[in-house]
Amino acid sequence: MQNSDGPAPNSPAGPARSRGRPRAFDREAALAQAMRLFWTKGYEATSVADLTAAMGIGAPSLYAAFGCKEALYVEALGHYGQSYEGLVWAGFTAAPTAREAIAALLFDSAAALTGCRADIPHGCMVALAAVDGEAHPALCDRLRTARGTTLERLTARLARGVAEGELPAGLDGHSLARFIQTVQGGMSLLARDGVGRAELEAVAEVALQGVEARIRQACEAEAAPAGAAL
Amino acid sequence: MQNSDGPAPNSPAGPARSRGRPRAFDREAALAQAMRLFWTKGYEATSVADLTAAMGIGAPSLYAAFGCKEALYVEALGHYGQSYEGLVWAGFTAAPTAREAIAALLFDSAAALTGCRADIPHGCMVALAAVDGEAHPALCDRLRTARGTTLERLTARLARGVAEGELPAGLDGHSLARFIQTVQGGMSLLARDGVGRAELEAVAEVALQGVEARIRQACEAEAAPAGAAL
DNA sequence: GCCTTTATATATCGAACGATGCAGAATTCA
DNA sequence: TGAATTCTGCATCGTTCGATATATAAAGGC
Repeated sequence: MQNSDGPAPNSPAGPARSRGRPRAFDREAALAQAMRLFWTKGYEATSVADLTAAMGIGAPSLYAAFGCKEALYVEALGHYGQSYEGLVWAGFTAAPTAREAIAALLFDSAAALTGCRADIPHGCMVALAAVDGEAHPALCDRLRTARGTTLERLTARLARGVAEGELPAGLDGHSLARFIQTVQGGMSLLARDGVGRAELEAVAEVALQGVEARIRQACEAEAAPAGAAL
Repeated sequence: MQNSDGPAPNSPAGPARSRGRPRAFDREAALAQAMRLFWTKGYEATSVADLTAAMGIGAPSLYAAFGCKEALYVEALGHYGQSYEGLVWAGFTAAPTAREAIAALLFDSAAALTGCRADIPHGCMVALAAVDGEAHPALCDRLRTARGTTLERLTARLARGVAEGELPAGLDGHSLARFIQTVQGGMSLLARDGVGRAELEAVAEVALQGVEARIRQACEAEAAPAGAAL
């Protein structure tokens, strides 16, 4: 599981280190094109011919630069995260309270997933990625891991909210995090089918009411005298 | 584009109208196998070699019986609906109130999508289907339509609840239906990643609290004197 | 009339089709 | 010398053709 075994074919950093005599093609731009193709068509449905056409290079150049189709997909995933993760998570990270963080996440998702923040395909590349687990277990694992980070961030933020006294101690943060994750994932499915930002924001509002109701319920359970019910 | 040019290989109805000389293979069982393969691997990633191996027939038999891979997928979708739609929608249809219908839908989904009701792959075949829209627009349209029926049923049921006096007239049924659709879709994504029934049921509980809060909000807005705010 | 034989029709499969898949060797160019 | 390209290899894709096998419907023998 070492990460340093990549091909590292040319300049490790920098936009266009033109030491090589013939100017190399724009690796970053090509990667962006590949990402877009994988995003819209999926891994299996995207052929190397599609990729080379979109990237403007020949197949050997692709293999020299990225190794193989699977490695290119992994790099495209990384590019996706670096380029667009902020659209969805910046507000979440910056929010002072857990409530506001969750609200920011859902509303920013409604905007980003419908292409309102940038000229990008609709829906999350990671959530909607459907690669055959039998044929490409490595990709499948990586995607599952990527999807798991959403849950981790949510549970961590809710736990912090509890620690800071914003949320009641009895709150079931895990279930709440799963709920948010579910709603955000469902948003990707709807966005892929063309549902717009306004409708997704309405969905976010209902979801936030559910979150608030669950928090209030936990507050009341905490405030109530112990052993009142049963 | 005539539809009557199909081979119409055997009996149009009835189990085994043995006018045809050799006994044909079990069409229903073969279709079930194909459905399962398409379900787990997706359309593009499932090859006819995979299909013939799982169905236990040769490729020419497949083409004689189903026409082509795309038509087989459409038939598999129909088989999916006939076989498993009831697992998710029976309780919804039978419920006396809209609230109970929605609760039944979400809890039955939590069970069915995690394979607790039958030995089936996890997640909804329709929701998770990712076929390339460029290469197969017909399949894409059919899937979008299938996904749309969920929304229609939900909006219709909520409208009925309003008509019967169960729900307030000012309720935004469309947004609420979109919310339920979102949660159910998100459940499929989680189920595909291995999340179990109990966790999905916890998600359903939070979602239902959101629904209830939204209904209560509409009730209060209705009961309040007109023009109170603003 | 009962049984056998023939004829027919269809389902099946092995083999192969052209097209396309991913990948690489040899080559050209700066 | 290093990078990109043309050309090619080999496998697999979805699909179809020809031949085989089989079970009924009709024809023939007693």
